[in-house]
Amino acid sequence: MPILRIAVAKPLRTTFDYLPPLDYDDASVAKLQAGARVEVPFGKGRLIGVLVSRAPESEINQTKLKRAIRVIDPASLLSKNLFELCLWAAQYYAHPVGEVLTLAFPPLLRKGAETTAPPNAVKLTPEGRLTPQGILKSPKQAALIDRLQTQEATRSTLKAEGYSSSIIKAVIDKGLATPCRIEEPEFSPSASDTVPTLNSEQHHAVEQLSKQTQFKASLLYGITGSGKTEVYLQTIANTIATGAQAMVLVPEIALTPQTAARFQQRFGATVGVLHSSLTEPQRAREWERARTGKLQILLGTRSALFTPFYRLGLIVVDEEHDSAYKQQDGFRYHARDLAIKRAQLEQCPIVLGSATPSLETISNVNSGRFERYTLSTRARAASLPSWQIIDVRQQTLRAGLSEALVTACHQTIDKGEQALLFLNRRGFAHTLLCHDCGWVAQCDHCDSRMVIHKRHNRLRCHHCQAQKPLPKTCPNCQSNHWQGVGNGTERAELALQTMFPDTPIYRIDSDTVGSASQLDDVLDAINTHTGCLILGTQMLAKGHDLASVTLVGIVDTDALLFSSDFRAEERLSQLLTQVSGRSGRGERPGTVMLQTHHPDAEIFRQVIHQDYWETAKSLLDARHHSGLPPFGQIILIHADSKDPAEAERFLNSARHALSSSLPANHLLIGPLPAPLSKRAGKFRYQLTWLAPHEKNLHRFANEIAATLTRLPHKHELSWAIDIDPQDFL
DNA sequence: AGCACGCCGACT
DNA sequence: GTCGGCGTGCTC
Repeated sequence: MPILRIAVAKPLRTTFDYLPPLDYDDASVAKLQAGARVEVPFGKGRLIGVLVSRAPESEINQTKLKRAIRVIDPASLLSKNLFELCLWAAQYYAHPVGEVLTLAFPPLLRKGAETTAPPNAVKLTPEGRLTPQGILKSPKQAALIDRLQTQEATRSTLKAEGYSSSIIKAVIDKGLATPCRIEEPEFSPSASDTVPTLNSEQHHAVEQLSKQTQFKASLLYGITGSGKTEVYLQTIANTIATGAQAMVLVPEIALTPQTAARFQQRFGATVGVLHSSLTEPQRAREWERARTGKLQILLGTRSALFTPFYRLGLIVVDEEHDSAYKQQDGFRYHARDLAIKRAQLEQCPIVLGSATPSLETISNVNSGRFERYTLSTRARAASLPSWQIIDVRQQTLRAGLSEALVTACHQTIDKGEQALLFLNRRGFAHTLLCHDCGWVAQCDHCDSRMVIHKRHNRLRCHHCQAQKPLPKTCPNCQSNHWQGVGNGTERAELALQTMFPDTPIYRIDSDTVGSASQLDDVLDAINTHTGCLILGTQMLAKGHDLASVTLVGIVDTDALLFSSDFRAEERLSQLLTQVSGRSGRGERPGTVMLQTHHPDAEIFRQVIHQDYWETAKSLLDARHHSGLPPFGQIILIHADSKDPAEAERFLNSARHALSSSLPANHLLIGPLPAPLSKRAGKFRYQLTWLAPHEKNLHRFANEIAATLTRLPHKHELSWAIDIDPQDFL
């Protein structure tokens, strides 16, 4: 008896066998495709699962087998390649396959919705078209037939014109008209003719990339402002000219309406955009357009990777080094890495773009796996910014700003130019300290201090939702001599307002800018000004175009010098390179001023005096010596629990259970408390498995998952496996 | 993950 | 005598 092997969206690392629905005979079962959605009874409820495979017989006791309720899609809505990608990803990340497969469907379809949108309009049938005027007894029906002679119309239009649903129904029942679908009017194509001319490097890249028809991974290494986007656009133009589609992935923050508009201006209505603020029907619609080939380009963030395409011909991953590509919870996949796998399966080229490529990518270039195309000239500015290190030791600082930096800001504004100050810390001050007894405001739920937010007169924890009013007196000694230690963007803004009373100051952080479109608005406002100050966090480091910035001040990145994370130096050099790239994008050259207590730090010297590639090479050497990625691979096993002893105990028994299968050249470290050992009320521990780079790491990962599944633990403890973790948090 | 079953402590 | 704690096992 043939059975269906179904994956369901539950954290269960197994598939479930079902008998086919009653109306399916062997022949129709044989036609079912893997990837089809099937509704099945599960436990006491019913679920939408995905058909993974068919089998002639089940190993499960016949009496336990249940019958599937219905097959929703006889033919899979996922391409074979996408289905394969999901299975591969589930293996690689040792994640339940049902949870991975549901990602390939928009939320509406996960609940069982049909793909074909319901009819919303009526049109005449051939009979209706030939019905002579006046032959109908009902004048209203006759009028409707007459109305539809010129053009089909949606039901809502017809109702607005005075045709009731009963009239419409009567005409349909007589076979004179039939329901149909009219798509809402699409974004009107305004494809612009002004395609910029390329410089020779850009031209070379476009030419070479456009030649590729098979799988081939390339890095587009272009310094900030060197015109990477234009290379993408023209390569995409060549791809879609052959009738194929292109997928463009961008980091979360980079997908602003501005970015989307740039693609839409060039390519018009054939561009689809997937972002977090779409409604479920909108999401389903873009998905369907990509799947059926109605759109040529899909622009989206991480999760857009799992969209089916009719004929995918090119993948672009912009800002490939960005850690936003790694999902940090649940299914912890890396969209860049999976994009490469997808390109392999689709047999299409993939372009990774960055001014500061990840060490993984650089290593792939060095080994010859990736081709490198370099854009070394800036489109507009004459030169790269010049660097200046400000040694702030023993200097008097005002809200963290040195005299020299403030003076430089004044000079910049006086020239009618813009200054950008980068401070990677939100709020007013990072610590509330009692001057009399030394008491410090700690978060009750996390192993961290609460940050002062003066505007709301509150203390907030940046690691959980906790917040409370600023205390009037010290809970320890009742003194009211408070001190706010450390500088955040809020305090810097206040200080700047008194120092620059007549200058517009824009603060850009997640407290002042809540959404991508708000960010767009602020950036637009900034670009109307000459002579203003821009102050912000990480948000500013991304590729937004700020044409008139000539001074960049890096207020404080010293904390990254001492981070215990193995990627800290890579991050720091990327950050410094990206932030400094905000300067001098117009015609005027820029200056970067870096404040630090450690002016002699080697990493600063490298970033300033070498180009990024050289810096990355020496960082790679260090990774090589320590056997860390990309020369080794990490599997991180997390456990968190309200009871720290339970988390540690669980990982200790995991260690015992795993040590017998640990190969000699692999290393098991821990369990150790996670860097932020208490977070949101849970104590977090981790066990680290370090392996030399090898192709079959997923074997161990799945073995670990199987072992952990079998280990008994309290209900309050949860564990997770993170393959290729981005950091140790 | 949910949910049911099941076996021991403090209550009407 | 029962309500309910959460440990264990199952979901085809």
